[in-house]
Amino acid sequence: MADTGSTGENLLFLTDEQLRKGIEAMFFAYRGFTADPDRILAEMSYGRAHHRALHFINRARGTTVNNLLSVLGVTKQSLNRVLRTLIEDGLVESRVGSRDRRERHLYLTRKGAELERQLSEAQRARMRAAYRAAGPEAVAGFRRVLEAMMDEPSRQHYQALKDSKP
Amino acid sequence: MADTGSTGENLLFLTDEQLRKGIEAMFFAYRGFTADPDRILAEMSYGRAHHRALHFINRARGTTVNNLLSVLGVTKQSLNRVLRTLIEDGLVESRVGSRDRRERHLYLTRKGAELERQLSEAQRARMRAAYRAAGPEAVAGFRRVLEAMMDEPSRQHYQALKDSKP
DNA sequence: TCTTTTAAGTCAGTCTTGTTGACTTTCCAA
DNA sequence: TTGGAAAGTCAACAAGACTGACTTAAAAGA
Repeated sequence: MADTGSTGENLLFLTDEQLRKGIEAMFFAYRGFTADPDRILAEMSYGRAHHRALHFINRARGTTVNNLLSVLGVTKQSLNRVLRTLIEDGLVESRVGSRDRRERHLYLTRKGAELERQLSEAQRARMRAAYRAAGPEAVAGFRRVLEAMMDEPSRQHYQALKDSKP
Repeated sequence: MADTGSTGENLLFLTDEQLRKGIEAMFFAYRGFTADPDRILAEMSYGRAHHRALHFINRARGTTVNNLLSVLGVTKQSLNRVLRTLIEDGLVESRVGSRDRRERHLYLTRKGAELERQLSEAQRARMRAAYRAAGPEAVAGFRRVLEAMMDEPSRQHYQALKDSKP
């Protein structure tokens, strides 16, 4: 049916109309994306920022504060507030570096890992339903477009995490 | 090559690993998605909330405040602050309803339409590049997954806007 | 060794964007 | 004519981002 060759391509998918639909889809979908974890977080008076910190500490165990800062793309002061409450509440452990003792390495405690699992499972559940409804081909396209939409620093972080261990 | 039938399907795309990549892709891509308009807005000391209001007033000219409220999913007080500055600055016009004079119908002024165009063109440019890089099949999948990720009220709003006039 | 740089943390203040709650004004419709 | 809906306003608050200035500790370099 459609000619998807590299030269004789049908470019109708690049009209402003199509782009606008994609933009609105991103806006509305992102709300769904964050809705379930947000509900859980609200119950325990945490916010989205806590979720993000837990997620990336879990993904890159033993990461330094500086690295987390650059992944999250926020300032040190902003992260510090969140990190402090997580440490005080016993969800995150901060260990002095052995090679470089200026650095702090961050780890989830058992309690922190439990909350992270709860939050990410809620988020995965919706994602799983969406993936299942859309099918594997759609999922591949979904990821391809998102990757092309990232700016360079984000893409670097994304790629670095992409194939790291569970 | 791949069997994508409804029963004998390969379900590897539903692993937690795959879902996690999708979640991280959404997180990093959303930053790219908002980055360009955010830069423009910062210069004129507006925020993302102003952009959203301008976008949907443009999309649904003459919409009422109540309708805009439900599309944006924020409280009346929150929207009102944003709307007030946009009206004061002459970007949005609020007309008393002729049929129901309690309602206000919202329109962009020439100046408001100009800013909206500038913001959305910046956003479209990135979207266009991503679409072009990923190709039409990927774009179709991208949209399909996003639509499946929305919660019900958002999907309603999305569908209502989807095929409305330019 | 002395100096500079880096990593982390802190204090103070600001801004945007969201929230509740209470209240008024306007005005349609039963 | 009165009840209730739509809109708007005021006040207070919170999360989460920001800047700027500063401290402490430790590594790295001259």
